[in-house]
Order: sequence, then structure tokens, then C-alpha cells
Amino acid sequence: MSTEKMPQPTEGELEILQVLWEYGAATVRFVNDKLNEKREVGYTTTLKLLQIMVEKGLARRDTQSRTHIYETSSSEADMQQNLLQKFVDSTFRGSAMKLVLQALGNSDASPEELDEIKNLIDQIEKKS
Amino acid sequence: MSTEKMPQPTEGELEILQVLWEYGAATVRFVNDKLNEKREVGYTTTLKLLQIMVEKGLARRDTQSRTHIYETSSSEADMQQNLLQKFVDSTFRGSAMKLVLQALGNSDASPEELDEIKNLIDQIEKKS
DNA sequence: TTGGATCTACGAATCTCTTCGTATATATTT
DNA sequence: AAATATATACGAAGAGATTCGTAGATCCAA
Repeated sequence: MSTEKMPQPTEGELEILQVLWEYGAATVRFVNDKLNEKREVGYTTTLKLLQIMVEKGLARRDTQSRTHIYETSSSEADMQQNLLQKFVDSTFRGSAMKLVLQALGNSDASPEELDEIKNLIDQIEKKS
Repeated sequence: MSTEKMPQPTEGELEILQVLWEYGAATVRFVNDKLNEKREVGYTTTLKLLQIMVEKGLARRDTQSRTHIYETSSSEADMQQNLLQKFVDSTFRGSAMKLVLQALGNSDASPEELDEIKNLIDQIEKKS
């Protein structure tokens, strides 16, 4: 797991990351189309954002052909872990347990999912 | 649980909410001192932020005495639930389960805490 | 009672993020 | 080849959040 300081994505950047994580490397056009399925966004807006993301190190791009191809520079799991840490700190005062309890309490989890969590807990307990 | 639209706190406002949640009603001076244990913040900066929070409905204040007393207007749990929902949507594409698994996987939870989670899961399972 | 400390109110500078218009280059179609 | 479509680059406007200086009121200590 990379411990290096990871640049925090903004709200808009996160939206784009979602698309790139879900579909993999993509063009500005593709990303913009996906975003427009949810809300209206101008093409150059998406372009600009992607360019900024490259500057920040959140994304890379292949500029071989005229139409550039963008991809994320860190895995979804890594980024989620990073954002989760920040979120736990800022909203749950660092207590991951409180977050888990809160999330579980209000979730509509299926029995299978609950079992999955139980299994994970068992695994963690074995390690200690 | 209040379903009414709750104003989203900004980063800076959240820092202040943390203090109010932890210590209860407090003066600007007190909040500012607490903030300054972590980073340098001007007194009037904190004051302004608290005033804005009252405007937004994030906090209330008692103006009886010259030194106003501020307190949060919604419980910590309500606000956390609200922010959690938003966070799950924006970062985990709506999957609370993925978030829980991720959080558990990287937590240093004590056996007691893990038991607490197990108990909660059992309760949830009984209900269905 | 006068001077300094402490409080609130207010406005404005600054920063960041978002959004898009315009310019320019390249491809595609007619 | 000319007109149209599509791409990147760049700059800058607009909105929101943060920060703080300054003014004016009240309290307190010498």
C-alpha cells in the first residue's frame, strides 16, 4: 500500500474518478457522456478537470493520438482507503468503530452481506 | 430521525462541530483555543465561522450575556448519519457494505469492539 | 476613571473549485 | 478543397469558503 502523500480529489474530480474506475481508461468524450447521464456538464469542463487531475497526479494520460486517453493513477481501493481515513478523522473523530456501527445500524444489508462481515471479524480475531 | 434537509457543513465548520460535540456548549474563545491546539487560527476567524453556522442552522447560540454561548443544533449521530450517506454515495458508489468491509479490514479494533459489532449484526438478523 | 483587554459585527481580500468561452489544430465529410 | 465536426489549450468569470483587519461596545484592573 502506497504511503506516499496522495492528492485529495475534489467533489468534481471524484465524480470523474468513479467513471474511470468503473470503465477503465477512457477519452474525455466518454467520461463526459457518462457524467451527462446524471447531470449536464460541458465538454470543456470535463476536459479541464481531467487536465487538472493529471497535474495533481490523480490521473495519467496517453497523448499518442490526437484524442487523449485518461486513466486513474491509483487503484479504487487505495483511494477509498485514503478518503476513508480522512473521513473517519474529520467526522468520527478517528473512531472507525463508531463509523462501522453507524453504517451497519442504518444499512439494509442482506443476510449474505452480514455473514460476510461476520467472517471478516472472525478472521481478524484469529490473528490476535 | 429528522429527515428534513440538513445543511452540509464545510471542512472548517466540521472542525468546529467536532469541538462542540466533544465538549458541549462553548464560547468562541474556548472553541478557538481548541482549534489552536491543532493549527493556528485567528479568533475572529472562528467567530465568523460560528456566526455563519448559526445562519445556516448548524448551530444555535445563547446571547444572554455579552459572551455568547454556542451549541450544535443537531446531534452528532444525526449529522454523522447524514455525512456518512453522502460519503458512501460519492466514494463507495452507494455500497455501505464495501465501506464497512474496508473500514474493518484496516482497523485496529479491540476484541470488545468486534464483539459489539457481532452483537449488532445478530440484532439486525433477528429483525428479519 | 481611564487604559487595556475582550467581546461582537461587518466587510473585504484571498483562495479554491467549477464552469465555460474562445482560439487553434486536426480530422472528416460533402 | 471547402465546410463542418471534433480535439486540446488556455484564460478568466463566478461561486463558495476561509481568513482576518478594523470598528465599536462592554468589561475589568490600576
